[in-house]
This record gives sequence, C-alpha cells and structure tokens, in this order.
Amino acid sequence: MEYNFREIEANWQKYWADNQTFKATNKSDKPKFYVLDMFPYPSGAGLHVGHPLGYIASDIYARYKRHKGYNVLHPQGYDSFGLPAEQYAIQTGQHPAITTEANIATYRKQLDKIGFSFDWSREVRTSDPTYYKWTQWIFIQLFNSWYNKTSDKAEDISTLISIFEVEGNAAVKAACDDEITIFSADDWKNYSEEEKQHILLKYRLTFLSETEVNWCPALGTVLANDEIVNGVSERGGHTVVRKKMMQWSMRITAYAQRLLDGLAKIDWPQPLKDSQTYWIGRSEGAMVSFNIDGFEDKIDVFTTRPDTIFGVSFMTLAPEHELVTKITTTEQKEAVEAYVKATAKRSELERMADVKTISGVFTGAYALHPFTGEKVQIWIGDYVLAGYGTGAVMAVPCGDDRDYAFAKHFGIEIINIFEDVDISEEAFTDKENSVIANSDFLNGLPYKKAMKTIIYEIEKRGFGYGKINYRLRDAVFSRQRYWGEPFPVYYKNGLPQMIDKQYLPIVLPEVEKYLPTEDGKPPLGNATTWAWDTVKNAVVSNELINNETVFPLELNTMPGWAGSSSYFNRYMDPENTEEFVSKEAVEYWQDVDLYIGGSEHATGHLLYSRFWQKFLFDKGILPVDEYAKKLINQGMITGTSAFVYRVEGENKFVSKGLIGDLKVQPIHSDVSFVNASDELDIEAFKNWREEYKDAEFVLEDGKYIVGREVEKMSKSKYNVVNPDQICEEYGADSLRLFEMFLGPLEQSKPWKTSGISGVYSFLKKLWKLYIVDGEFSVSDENPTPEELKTLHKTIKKVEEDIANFSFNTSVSTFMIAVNELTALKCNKRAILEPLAIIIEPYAPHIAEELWKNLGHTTSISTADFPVFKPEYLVENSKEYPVSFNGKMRFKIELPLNLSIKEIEEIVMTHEKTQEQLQGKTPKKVIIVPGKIINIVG
RNA sequence: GCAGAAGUGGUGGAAUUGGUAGACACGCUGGACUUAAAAUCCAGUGGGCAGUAAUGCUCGUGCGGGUUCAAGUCCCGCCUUCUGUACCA
Repeated sequence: MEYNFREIEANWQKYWADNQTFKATNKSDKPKFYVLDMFPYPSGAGLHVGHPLGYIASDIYARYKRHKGYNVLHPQGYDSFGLPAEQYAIQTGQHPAITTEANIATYRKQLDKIGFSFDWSREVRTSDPTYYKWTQWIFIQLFNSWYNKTSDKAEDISTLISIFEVEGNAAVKAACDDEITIFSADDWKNYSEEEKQHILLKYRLTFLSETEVNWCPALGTVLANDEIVNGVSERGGHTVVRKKMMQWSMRITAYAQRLLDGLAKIDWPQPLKDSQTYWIGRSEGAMVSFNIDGFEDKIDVFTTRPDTIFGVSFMTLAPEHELVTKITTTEQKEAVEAYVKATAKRSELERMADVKTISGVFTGAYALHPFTGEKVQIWIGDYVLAGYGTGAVMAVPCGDDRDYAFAKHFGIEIINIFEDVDISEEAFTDKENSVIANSDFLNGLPYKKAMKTIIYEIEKRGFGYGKINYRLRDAVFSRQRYWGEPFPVYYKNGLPQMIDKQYLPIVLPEVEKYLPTEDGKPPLGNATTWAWDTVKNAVVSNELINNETVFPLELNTMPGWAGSSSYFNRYMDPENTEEFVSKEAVEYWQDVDLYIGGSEHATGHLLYSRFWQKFLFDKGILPVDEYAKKLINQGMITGTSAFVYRVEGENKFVSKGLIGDLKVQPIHSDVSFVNASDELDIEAFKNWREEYKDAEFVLEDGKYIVGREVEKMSKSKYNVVNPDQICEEYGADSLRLFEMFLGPLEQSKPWKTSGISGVYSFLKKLWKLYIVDGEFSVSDENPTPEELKTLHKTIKKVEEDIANFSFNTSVSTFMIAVNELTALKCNKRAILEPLAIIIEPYAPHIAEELWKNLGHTTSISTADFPVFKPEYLVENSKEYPVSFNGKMRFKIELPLNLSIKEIEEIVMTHEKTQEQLQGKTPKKVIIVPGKIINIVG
C-alpha cells in the first residue's frame, strides 16, 4: 500500500464538498470562532505559490479550532470589481463580467486543489448584484446620516433637521464642510427645499463636493493616493495631474479620533497600527487669525507651536491660496504670477524628486502680528500645501527647520525666542526641552505651560482657538470607471436623490464601449438605458428623461474599496435578501476572531473598513465597533530567479563558474528548466525561444550551472511557481506543509521548489508508520513511556506553535516525532490515532485517509484534539552541560533530585573537571539545577 | 529624511524567562540496493589547526564597545538590506 496522494486528495476533496463538511451554522451550542482571509481579486494570471500562504495559515487555525470544539466560520469570496478586467474589456470588447467569471473559475479550481476548509456556501462576490445591493444600501445609510460631535456618533439626518427647525445651525457641533453659513430657525423655514438640500449636503457622511483629484487622462479616471506610485499610476505607469471635479466623498474625518482610539483595543501588528496612526496624523495646536495690512481679509493658520508665536517673522501661503491674487502688490505681481504658474505646471513627480530646493516669492503684502501688531511679510512657497490645514503657515524660523531654511535663503529676519539656545546654525526643534524667552507674557515658560497660556490668551483676545487637526482627508468615493458598483442616485435639478431600498440593486447597465465618452463623461455615459423613472421606479431609456418624473442617473461608479469595506459582515448571513445581516446572525458571530492578509492594505482597506464598521455600529446595525480582534500580516514569498550568462556580442552562454573576466549579460531563464542543483536543462532552454536554438553552451564538469537571485515573484522574471504544478507533483499536503516550513509566517522568504522533497518524504514516512508488511494495520498494545513521551511533547509544542502562529516550527516538530516513532518502530493505535489528529490541520488529506483506515466512518475534522498530559514528560535525570568560564567542555548525566551541593560534589570530583582545572582551585561554581553547571576559574 | 522589519553554515531556517549556537530540512560527500537510472535506506557535513584515529584546541550569530559566572538573546554606538511614507505647519 503506497502513499498515493493523487487518489487520496481527490477523494477527500470530493467527500468534503459532497458532505458540506465545513458548512457553518448560525446557531450552535458550541462557542463561535470566525477565521477570515482577505479575499482575493481574481486576476487573469491565477494564483502563484505566494498567494495561498495566508490561506494555508488561516486554514490550519480554522481546522485546529474545530478540533478544539468551536463552531468555525471560515468563508471565502472574491473582490471581483476592478481595473484589470475593465482594461481587458477596453482592449478586447469582452464584457468584464465574462472575464471575471472565467478568472473566478480558475481561482476556485486552484483553491480547491489545496484542500481548504472553506464554507463555500457563503461565498460572496463584490460584482454580484445581490451583493452590491448592500454596498449601495450602506451608501444610502451614509447619505442619510450626519456626525453629531456632541453625542460623538453618527445620527439620522432627521435629527439634524429637527435641530435646524428649532434653533438653526449656530450651536450644532457636527463634522461638516468648512464653509458653513450660520442661519436661524426662521431662516431655515424660509429656505426653499432646494436650498435646504444644499445645506444638508454639507453635513451628510457621504456628500458631493468639488474636490481636487488625481486625474489620470490615460486611464480616464481618478486615482486614490495609494493608487499612485512615484507620481504615476500604479497600473500602467501613466501620468497623473491635479484637476477639480464634482465627486462623492466619504466623511471619514468625522471618525478620525475614534479610528485612532480604537487601535488600542485590537490586537493588530504594531507596524500596521503605527502606519494608521501616522496616516490619521493627529496634531494638537491652535488656529490663529492674522489681519492683513490694508485689507479686510484675514489669514487663518493652523500651528502646532502657538507657543512660538512671538518668533513669527513671515508667513507663507500655498501658491494656490485664494488670497494670493488679491493681496499681491503691483510691484510683485509679475513674479508671483510666474511662480504660481510654474508650480501648477510642476508634476507631482518633479515636486517629489526635488524636496531640497527652496523656492518662494514675496507678495509685497504684510500681515499684522496679533500680539505685537508688527508687520510681517507674506510670502508664497510651494512647500506649503493647499490641501493641508488652511494652506497657510505662520513661519517661525528659530523653531522649524523648513522655515529656518526659507528665512536663511531669502534673508528674512530670524527672531530667537528660546532661552539659552544658539540658533545661528540651525533651528531649535526640541519642543519638550524648550523654554520661551523674548515673548512678553510667555517668558520663562517651558513648552507645556507656554502652550496652555498662549491658547488661553488667543481665545480670550479672540485671535483664534485651540484645535486638534488631522492629516486624514475625506475619501473621494467616485470613480470614472465602468466595472464598479453603480450609485443608487439620480439627479433632480442637479441635486442628488437616493433610490429607495426596495428598488435596489441598481444594476450596472450595458454599454457598447468601456471608455469615457467623447465629451469626457465616465463610461456609464455610454449607456442608453440609464435614467430613473420615479413613477415606475425602474431604470429606463435615457430618451425618456423629462426632469419631471424621469431623471438622469449618476454616471460615476464606486471605488475598489467599497465592496471590501464590510464584506466580512455579509459572510455572516450571505443569503439574506431583506437585511444586510440579520440581528441573530450578527449577534452570534459578532466579529472576526482572526484576520490574515497582506500589510499592503494597512492604510487603505483596513482603515476604510474600520470606518464603515463604526458607522454601522452607530446606526445600531452591528454590535461591535471594531470588526477584527486579531490581525496577522503574512509575509511575501519571493521567487528565486535563475540566470544564464550570455557572452556579450555572441550567442554563447557560459556556466556561472566560468565567467571570470568575460563580459557577460545575465538573462532570466524560466525556473522550470533548472533542477535542485542549479543545473540548466539545456534542451528545454534551447526550445524555449527561437533565438536560443543554435546557442552554444560552455559547461563546467559537463553541466551548465545557473546563477540565482531572490526577486519578487513575477511573470516578467520567469520565476513564478504555480501551486497546481506542485499539487500535481507532490500533492496538496506537501504544498501546505512546505509553505509553512519555509519560515515564519510574518516574514518574507524566498521560494525554492527543491526543498519540497523534505516534506514529501516526511509524509511518506508518516504513512509508513501505519503500515505493516504492506498492509494497513495498527496494534492495540499499550504504548511505551518513550512513545507516549514523543506524542505528548509533540502535542504540547504544536499547541504552543499554533497559539503563536509559528507554523514553521510545528512542521519540524512533526518530522522529529515521526523520526522518533519510526526509530521506536511504533505501531500502536494509542499513539498513531492522536498523531493523525494533530497533523490534520496541516495535512488534512492524509490525516483523513489514515483516520478512515483506523476504522472511523466520519471525517476526522471534528475529532477532539488530544489532551496534553505533562506526566509523560517528567524526567528524572538531566544531561548537564559542564562549562568552564562559559565554554561547554563535557556533559554529565545526573539525577534531577540532587541538591546543588550534591551536584557540586559530583562535578568537582569528576575526572574531566580535574583535567580542565589542572590543579587550580575554581573561584566560583555556578549551578542552575536542571539547566547548567558553570565553573569559573 | 521619517517610520517599521530583518541581518545566524553553501541554502531555508531553529534556539520559552540570558544557560549546550546551528534543531528540522534542502544541498553536498561517501556507502547500500540496482545491469543502470529513479526511488528508498545508512553515514558524514560551520570554518581553521593538531592527530592514523577516537578526540582535542581555536574562531564563530552584520560591525565596534559594554553589562554578566554565562550574550544570537540585554544596554550603548554604527553598518547593510527590505518594506511603507513623502515638505503635515
């Protein structure tokens, strides 16, 4: 009876599917456990061996938890809206839905081969109308809500209207647009319905506004900051420019503080928390208004150092600042205009590459210092960003590096307002250790006291107020793309109207072309049936638009992160057509206990989804405001590329060891042509490409040895390894074990297929334990203490490893156990049965097969995990290492019940000790019972 | 620049609280089986020196210091690589 993994794995995969072994119920007496993977975008390239790493880890965890008596929810689905399918559609005319469907089929086939314990009955796809119905629904909920800073939560817009009706908006504390006009209750009542809607739009949690966006002309779309890499689009590398557009935005800034505070109660990796903290970017300071000499207008600035206000010697505005044209003097007009123009022209790329250059222009205007009344020059400079704070800064050169450099460069006065600090060479930025001087009533105060005093004074004198500012921006939610969720929105007199829940989903219309229209409208502008009939409550032909009962629908679609921001809640109740998720389901499952995925989502998906969770929590739809208790980032698996070396100018390849002084050009070879010893299959390489057919190969010892280098796994580097091939050749159990064996889950590590033979032969050795004379057979004899010891130390170690997500060391532990049991010729049921269970999470197929052969008729998947018994590991002697001055010289076997004194006596009289000491008396003897003996000479 | 992670044999990596550095594998070398190959099994395998050998000595966890009876692990100062981020007032 051979270990025939092909037959075994196919049989069990069929069994699991037929019996719905891993289907989770929403009702159970067992405690719940929710294990989630970040769901994949089904790309056309399919999975490579790097992708399943996290899925294998989570699957091990899920399977382990089933053995421990939990009702485990372990779903999987697809984030199936996205740009690649759309790009492909633009090129070929094929509908993205067809491409997506085909890609999903490939993914599913590949995933099935690895033997995951997913509950596929709960699968969701973000591009499926029955799913995106709920994405649209959440959008409507956000539209119908405002953020009340007094109650510190989102509330229905009707509560805001009630306040307006009673007292106007003066006292309302809300997260809203910056420019809000104050109105009274009477004003409100006199506003037209349209005016009211315009005002409410400034308060809603999703709102329309003219935003400066990253417009990519080549893709015909707006890109998020994280979709831009080095100033060009992440996909395709096209140029990106700044442009103003009417866009939907999400008021995530309302949640800035809560997103920050929530980090304290979730067990997520510190680096990930740090990057979210940085992204949110909380800073405490003050808003201060500066009057402008000769103008009514004021310049508002946000500063984190109001305590240094007496050090202000100039102000800098962003070139885009609205006051620039107004206040610039005639003498400076030309220079200012040229500078503004030059800045607008500079691409993001240029601005980034050139951080060191100091540039700016004096406007000729002066601000008046609020405390001293002195005149302060107003400059413009592109180091001040229009999008942050107020787009203006009060410059304090003595306390800020950039202001210092700017002042030095343009010869502006530098006022020192720090006690006993020399600022002739550089600014003094150590705020914690600063003591203010030369600053009127702040003199002699340390940082913290100075801050308190100045904010009090600023507020008292009406120059401004203390403020907490966040770097986090509201998230633009519109995309000029086809393959995304349509908005459930139509426009009446230019005002957005939500479509009622009962008519959802609004299904993506058919279009002839997936490109933007000729007049620059998004691709949905090509649709001919894309109008909303408010009588029939249906999508109808555009020809029927009369702006009385039939209105145009929104042409933008939602961004990639829309569908992924709450999908984990939908898994709890995926077939519910009446509610996003039922109360019972969400009360039972609550939240994700373990979430595994890549760290690249740190500030995108993982921040937006926390925002939506908090919002839905505020609305009473979800019971918890953080959705994932624990999160693990799996590391990247890199590829090991292979290189052949072509002699420059010739069609001749030299083996790596023979390069010497030759001028050679390294060329990627497909890794499949190279064996474990780095030898190239020359014939395969020659047949790869026409140009290599007649190439000459210079060999060493009769072989061609390639060079190897670790690089990102990618098609273009010919180092991609496909999991299907591995499953075909070694089996899914080998793949699973090997992916884990590679190294710590959270670190990046290179893939080298040759190593897999180690885990493969381990599985064969494991199999053999259960075989006697070619037949499956185990003995019912009582196990020996040695056998029990091996079993129980394995149970102990594996449970500790799983708790620490240290799956690599578990695999080693299994190997050691099997090696030991093989040496002991152990064939006892009492050992081999529990062994099968503890290996099951890692190698489920072979475990099921062994379990069946042990006489069981049901799946091993819910068998109780064996209980660790420490008594089997009790030792009564220890092989002590005996060190001299910290260096181990020999070992000595001693009973563990000896006292320190007794140990010392035995050790000191030992002949090897005498040999080491050579008659000298040791200064000190250190004995740690059970650990070590160290003799200091 | 800032933030984070990581540097251990030819390779992937292991080493609970400081306590035998290199577990477990890959690769390599030698051997068994075989007409041969594959598969399988056995033995060896960090470097250097000495010895026929058993063995002994010595150096060794990126570099330089320090604490300690004892440091891969703790402290101080550097170097390198990878990842993220981009003038945030």
